[in-house]
Amino acid sequence: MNDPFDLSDEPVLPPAQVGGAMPWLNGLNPEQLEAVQTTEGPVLVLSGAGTGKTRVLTTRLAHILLTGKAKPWNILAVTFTNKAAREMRERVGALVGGAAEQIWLGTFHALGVRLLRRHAPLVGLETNFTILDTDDQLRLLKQVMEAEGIDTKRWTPQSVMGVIQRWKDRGLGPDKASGSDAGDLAGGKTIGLYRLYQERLLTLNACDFGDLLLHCLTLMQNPANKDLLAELQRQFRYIMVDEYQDTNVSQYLWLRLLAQHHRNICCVGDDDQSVYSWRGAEVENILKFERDFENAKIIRLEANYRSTPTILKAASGLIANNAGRLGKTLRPGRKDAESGAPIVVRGLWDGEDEARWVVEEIEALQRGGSSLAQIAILVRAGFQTREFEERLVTTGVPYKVVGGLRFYERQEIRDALAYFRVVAQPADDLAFERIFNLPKRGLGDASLQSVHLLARHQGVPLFEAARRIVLTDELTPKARGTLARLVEDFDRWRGLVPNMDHGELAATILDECGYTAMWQKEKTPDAQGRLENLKELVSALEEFESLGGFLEHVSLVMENDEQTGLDRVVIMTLHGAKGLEFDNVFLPGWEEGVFPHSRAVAESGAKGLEEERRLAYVGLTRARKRVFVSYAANRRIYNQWQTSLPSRFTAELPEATVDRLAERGMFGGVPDQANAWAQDWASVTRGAPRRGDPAPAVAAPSGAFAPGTRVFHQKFGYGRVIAVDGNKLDVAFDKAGEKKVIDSFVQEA
DNA sequence: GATAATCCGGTTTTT
DNA sequence: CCGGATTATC
Repeated sequence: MNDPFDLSDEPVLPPAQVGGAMPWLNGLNPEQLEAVQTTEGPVLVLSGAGTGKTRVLTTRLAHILLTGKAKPWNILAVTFTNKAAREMRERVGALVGGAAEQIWLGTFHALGVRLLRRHAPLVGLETNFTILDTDDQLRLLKQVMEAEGIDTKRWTPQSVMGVIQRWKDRGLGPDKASGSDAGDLAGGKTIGLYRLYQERLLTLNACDFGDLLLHCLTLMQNPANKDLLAELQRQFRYIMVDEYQDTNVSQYLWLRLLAQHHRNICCVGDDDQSVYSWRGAEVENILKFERDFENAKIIRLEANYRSTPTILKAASGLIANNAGRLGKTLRPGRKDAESGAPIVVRGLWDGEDEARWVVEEIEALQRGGSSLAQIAILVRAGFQTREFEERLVTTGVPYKVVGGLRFYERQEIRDALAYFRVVAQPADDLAFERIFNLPKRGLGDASLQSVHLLARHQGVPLFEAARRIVLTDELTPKARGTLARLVEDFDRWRGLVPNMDHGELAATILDECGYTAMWQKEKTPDAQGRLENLKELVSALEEFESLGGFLEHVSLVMENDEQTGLDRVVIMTLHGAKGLEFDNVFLPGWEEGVFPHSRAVAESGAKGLEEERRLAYVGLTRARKRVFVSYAANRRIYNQWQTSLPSRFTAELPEATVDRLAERGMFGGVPDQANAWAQDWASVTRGAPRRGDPAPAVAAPSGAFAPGTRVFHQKFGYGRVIAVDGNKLDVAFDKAGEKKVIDSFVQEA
């Protein structure tokens, strides 16, 4: 391959050649121009970091519209994050105006929901289905596992959910999934759990995130819906996909189906920036693209307009250590580019020293005129942020940590949302369960169990079961009264929906249910903040048309509204930094075990290591001007001092691009430490399998009790049926007296 | 049914 | 070491 830094032979198309008639094409380089103008047929754009991929995508979209090739609603443009979608719509809007509003542009999930809402009945859902978050998913799966008598300690719901999600990522429903993927997880019952979990979701009229794609896929694959599929295929004349290297198989199949008719699909991606394989993304989709779409045109964007030649050379040198790349070399886009400062690679004594050094350098940059917002500290894992935060606080340098707990993931927000969900969707059992005894109202496990039992027997949602159970004596008088009041409350709130402004309604609900009061009573220092968050929630809600619309927004767009424009150092994970750029980038913690993370290597071997290397590549290519890599010889992890070795990645940076500054002899005679540490991290808890207890037997089926029948009840003992009213029985118990009970709670004696 | 004691685990994360 | 989640105890 040619020397990527030889710039002499690069012809640059004079802007005048394309300007004039199509001004939106101004300023594109030849390869970008080709990607924009090749609108017909399959196109794969291999776009290196900083090569103007967003520009290409938005210009291409505008080009299709402005040349009249298609109407906005004939274009499907898919991104991975809401942020990317928003940005793209804005930028296209700047070129084409209001037409941008009508493009089918959004994340895979948002577009999936849009299709699914229209055709929900075709997959067994109702139009107003709920979208569950991770928390609800796990609780639901746990319930299913417990009902199946599976020991949820031996096999955690998380691990089972992991396998289920991987199936979903690959577009496999319970019928197509292969049991061997799960090994002996859950005693080999994982597929069965998957099926039951899916059934439960349908009865709850709910979906998880994976389902948003999976349901769309099965819907389109079902021969019964071939007319609908044909209609969609005809509608989407042009399809564009961003971050293609991050697609999973399900998303790939989805795209392939939709693109089948017009075959005008353009995927933009970079195999060197694929860092989400652990989430089901498959770089192989890039290879599949070439196979499935014959004569696909492949365009490489290699001119980087972001980083200095030195940084590019360092990043290229590093990533060259990966095997099986598609082959793509970044070269500086500007001929006049100064080579730039070398990458500083600094060894420090320990983590504290490292933080001190990083902040000193930050202050030096600041003195040199750099704005803090143009400085980023990019870490491998969340826990690494702490030391930098502490140091920044003591030195008084403003910073913000991006990522971490998001607004809608906060406990108080989720609690409040659960109330709204039960109001909007009485069948939302998971939400109902969450608020059943919250704030504490004296309804414990026993009461909940009774409601559950009844719900299961009568095949109704928990809320309906609660409504019915308070007509009986199943619960203690106290619980019965409390629950009856709760049911009344919800009925009243639902009655208010048509007449009351929903923001006001939300405030009313939180007030009347005692949730606000609960936090007001709380003396902990964060209670005040939680109350403020609740207020913020209510005002956010007012921006929406309806409660339902808001709930959908919340489940799909779980993001922080970050105030931009503040001059602060940014701390975030390397994953979070993908797609962003800064003048100065600090890459701390380059030690074996931390980065590459030992677990990535332990679990995925050479592949895992390569993904870690791509992550390093992502980190380096975020920087426009300067990169500071650092590592510490000693680090305290879980309060134990560990000695570590510099990351192998430091050695993979070409000598010509680095300035190595380590204290001499710092890494002397401890060759095996990193290894020992790695093994420590990798050790997997494994215990002797224990057979789970079989599921508790369910009482006799209902409907068989004539008056006079002798029956037995778990709580009230023996008695005789006096009267029957549907499912409800009046029973004269020998000891407990006359009670109203539900037939499914008693057995014939 | 609510609080104290103990045990376990502890990358990356969007939707 | 810290936080959460389940378990033990009142």
